[in-house]
Amino acid sequence: MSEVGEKFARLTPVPAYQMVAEAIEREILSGRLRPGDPIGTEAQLVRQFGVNRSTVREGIRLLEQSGMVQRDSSRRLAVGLPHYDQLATRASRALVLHQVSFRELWEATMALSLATIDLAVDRATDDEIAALDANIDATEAALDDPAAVASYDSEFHLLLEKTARNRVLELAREPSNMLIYPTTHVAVQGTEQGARRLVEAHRMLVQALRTRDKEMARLWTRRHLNDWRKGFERTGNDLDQPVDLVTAPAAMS
Amino acid sequence: MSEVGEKFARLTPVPAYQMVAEAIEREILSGRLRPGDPIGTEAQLVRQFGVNRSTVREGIRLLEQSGMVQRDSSRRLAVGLPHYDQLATRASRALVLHQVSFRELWEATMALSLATIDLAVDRATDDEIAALDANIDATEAALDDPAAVASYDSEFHLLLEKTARNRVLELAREPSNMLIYPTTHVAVQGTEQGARRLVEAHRMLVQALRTRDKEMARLWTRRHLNDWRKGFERTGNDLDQPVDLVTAPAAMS
DNA sequence: GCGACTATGATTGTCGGACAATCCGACCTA
DNA sequence: TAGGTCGGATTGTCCGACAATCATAGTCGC
Repeated sequence: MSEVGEKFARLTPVPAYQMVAEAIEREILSGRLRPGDPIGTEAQLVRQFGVNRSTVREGIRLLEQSGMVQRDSSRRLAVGLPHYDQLATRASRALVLHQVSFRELWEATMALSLATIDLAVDRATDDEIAALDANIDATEAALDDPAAVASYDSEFHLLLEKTARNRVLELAREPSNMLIYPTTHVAVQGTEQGARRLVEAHRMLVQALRTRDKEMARLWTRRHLNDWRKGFERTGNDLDQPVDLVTAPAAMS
Repeated sequence: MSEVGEKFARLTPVPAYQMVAEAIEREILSGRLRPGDPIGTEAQLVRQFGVNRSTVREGIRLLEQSGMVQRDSSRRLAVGLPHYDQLATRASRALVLHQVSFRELWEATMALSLATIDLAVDRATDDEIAALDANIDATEAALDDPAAVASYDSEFHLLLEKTARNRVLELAREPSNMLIYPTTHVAVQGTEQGARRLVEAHRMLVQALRTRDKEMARLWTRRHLNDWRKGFERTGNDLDQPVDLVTAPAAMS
């Protein structure tokens, strides 16, 4: 809360390295610099901004992690397209630090999965369905290896997202994906025949895509996620425990 | 493609400043350093890591932007809880750079809003409903000022998210929020009586919360977003045009 | 003439040292 | 006790330097 009657806003002097970062970022966001364009050498930036190289370098580091600038084959700097997993990794770590519960994760995943499958039913092409089928076959072939099953499961849902063709939704899902899918291999062990149920659900989902049956798709999405939940609880976990990196180790480095 | 028969993976030497950043990040993620804890002075880090201060500083800059370390009142470094808008700002800028369309944005917002309202109906308390009512009254008092209406609209939906009490969903929504709400003041001008319809929708949504009527809540959420869409199109915009910072200026600086 | 090799210069990553501005805390004064 | 002063610690910025690496042009062999 601010003091009553205070007249002046807080003065916040901006360090030079931040100004460097913001200046470069503005150029990128305005479209004057486009992904792939070279940023220029450090020496050039030193001349343009009139600051020391150390300062320029600190500014560049600010932009580096978000993927807005990348180093190409040599180590020269170029404008980069931030990729989703980069951002999602940060986001999922933030969720862990905020100690969100598995319940929140499960609820959000449920909502987002339903949205994804709705769009996927409308838009699935034969090729995409074939890719999903192939994934299921591979899963079935590795049925007794929980880690492999979890990996294929993750890939299956990734394929579904591509089928939904909505990148905003894709980005929105990514952080929760990174936290929830790694737990699959735990959850699959929990339910008897867990892996088998997983494959069945996947088959039904693809069948729903094929027949463009939205109700069926939603039904099996719900079942699929309820299975996860049951498996999760059956292995001695509590939905209200905070997400951590032990149970969901994918967010680690 | 890799050479046939090659035996060794490519060596990718990791710069020291990255190792510094990763080392600090590991400490935070492992829980040994908790939010609020001081990181230590640069001189201490120099001693611990055995590298130059410039190197330490570059490493710190890598972590600074994601909010994992912050500078407190004096400029000392402390572990920070990454706040959602920090991450969401990056994410929304990435969406712009990826040139996602308003259609994708609209679809995702629809799905996420429905999920939010479902949870909110279940969980709304009297206090939260009162806050929402107050917001609507304020909106109504500023009905002829599109900018103010847009601002109150944004706040209304923020309150709804708090009511839903799901931080994963909240984080998932934030990037799209940052892009779509700023366009409200455009969209509101498009529909005749647009602001009035907006207020009506808000009133109905709160009414649905009060009576815990999920169907009504979903209905008015759909109407509300369809109004946005109509207004958006009526002002000469195309749903399939890419989101840009002109129409959605909130993602700027 | 063309491809492989080499020398040269440019660039990055890292280092050491330096200094002004600022902040913190202890101490002093009224 | 409130306010002021002072010294040390810390950050932000600068300068200069050098090894390792990369890009490029020039050279050599065929």
